[in-house]
Amino acid sequence: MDVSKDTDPGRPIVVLFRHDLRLADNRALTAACESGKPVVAAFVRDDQTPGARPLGGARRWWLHKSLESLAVSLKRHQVQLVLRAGEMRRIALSLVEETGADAVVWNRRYDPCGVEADTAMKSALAEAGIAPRSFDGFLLHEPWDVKTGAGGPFRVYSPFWRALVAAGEPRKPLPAPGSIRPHHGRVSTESLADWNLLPSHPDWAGGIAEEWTPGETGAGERLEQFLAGPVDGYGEGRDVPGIRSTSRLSPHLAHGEISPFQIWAAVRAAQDAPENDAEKFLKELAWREFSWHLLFHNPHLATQNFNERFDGFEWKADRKLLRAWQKGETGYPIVDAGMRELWRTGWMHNRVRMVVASFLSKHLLIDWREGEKWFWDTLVDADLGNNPASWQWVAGTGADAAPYFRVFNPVLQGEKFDGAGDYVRRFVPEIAGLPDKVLHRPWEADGATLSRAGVKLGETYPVAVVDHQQARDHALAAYQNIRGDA
DNA sequence: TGAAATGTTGGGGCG
DNA sequence: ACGCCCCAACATTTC
Repeated sequence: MDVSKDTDPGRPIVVLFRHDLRLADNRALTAACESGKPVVAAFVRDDQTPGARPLGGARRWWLHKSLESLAVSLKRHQVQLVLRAGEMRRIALSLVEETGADAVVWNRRYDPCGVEADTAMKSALAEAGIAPRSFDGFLLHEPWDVKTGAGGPFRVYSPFWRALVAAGEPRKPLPAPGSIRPHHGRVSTESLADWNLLPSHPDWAGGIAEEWTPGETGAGERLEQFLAGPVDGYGEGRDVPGIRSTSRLSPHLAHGEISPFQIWAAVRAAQDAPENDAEKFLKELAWREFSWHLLFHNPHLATQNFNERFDGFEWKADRKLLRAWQKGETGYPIVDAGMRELWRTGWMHNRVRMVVASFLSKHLLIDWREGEKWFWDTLVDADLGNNPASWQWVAGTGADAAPYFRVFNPVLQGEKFDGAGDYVRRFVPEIAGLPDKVLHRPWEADGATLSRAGVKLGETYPVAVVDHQQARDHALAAYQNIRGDA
């Protein structure tokens, strides 16, 4: 832990920020403060280096806002946030040279590309005689520490969860440092504006800005709001997209504005009984953990079927249907509501994510990678662990995946979880006038009902792009071929 | 973290 | 009173 060993207390220490845009429970930052050395704080962006995956549009918007927020927090300590883009190793060496630092610290990353870049950075720094040191903070458990009895990584969630429980409670989160000793002397920084993270022509982020407050403070407020209400009844409430019954912490977690340790501890502190709704929420946090461990052990999770049996599967390459799905014009109200919520707010309720993902991969038989790419670009919470793992889970190609025959019926899902129609009416206003009875199946409404609601199928709202029964039969037939009994 | 088809049961209407 | 049928409600199986 002690980074001041073998270093000169007068020389600065560089703290690299990446997916940890916070001051509290930031072990790298705290270690830097405890060293007593002057701190150089730098956000380094390497998502545009070869091999990495560039951030999607929605996350670029969020990153811009979050960096502004982090810069303000650091400024209260008279610390400048230096911005740099490029290769991690090169930037670290350069910062060392520019500032005279003799130590560099960071919190670990777990995506294959990040791991590789950070490993290269570590040896380059060591070679240059600089003390490198990395910390946990993004995951509750290091992926190499959680193993099955046979010593391999888990491929099934339930035993994974049991292993987490058996491993004991995660460490307590750290408070934000009381003070940070600033490095004096200006360090050159790139300009946030020049990074062009915000959309223009057109500015589509208006709806997103209305919904979210990026930054550490916003993250903490979300957590408090969740614990003050929705966590009670979460077990059932989480499935109802029309009410604010989920935590909505995902984008904050993705950017590291809050750590899973902070969330875990706060939920535990608010938990008044074992095995209750709070526990259900912690299990969702464990799904995030599971997905990231999967990615760590399967570097190609985002591009290749986890289950290789699907490698020969003939997905349909239908641009028109894909486009209808993306725009929320499939003619199935719950699907369209979800896709429009995504487009408007940069986020989608989890229950609806499952429905729209099932619709793309099973009703439309379109490759899950198309859906994953679309989510990557439009979700403010898209990350390399959860997004591919969850898509593969729904498509049936993934670890502990939904069985091939599980095809969500968009009508029944809509009626079951949005029976009062709040969600569909909010995001698909052109059919808001339909009565509950036919809201999720407009094609069954009679002429009088349709005209009273001002709906003309095929004109004001699409005719369903596929017939459910037929699509289901096709999906079952196609998936049958790769059924795993050999 | 399904849905649909098929099977079973039991109450009530009715001859 | 009794058997028969219908059918909703629930359970099981199959996709």
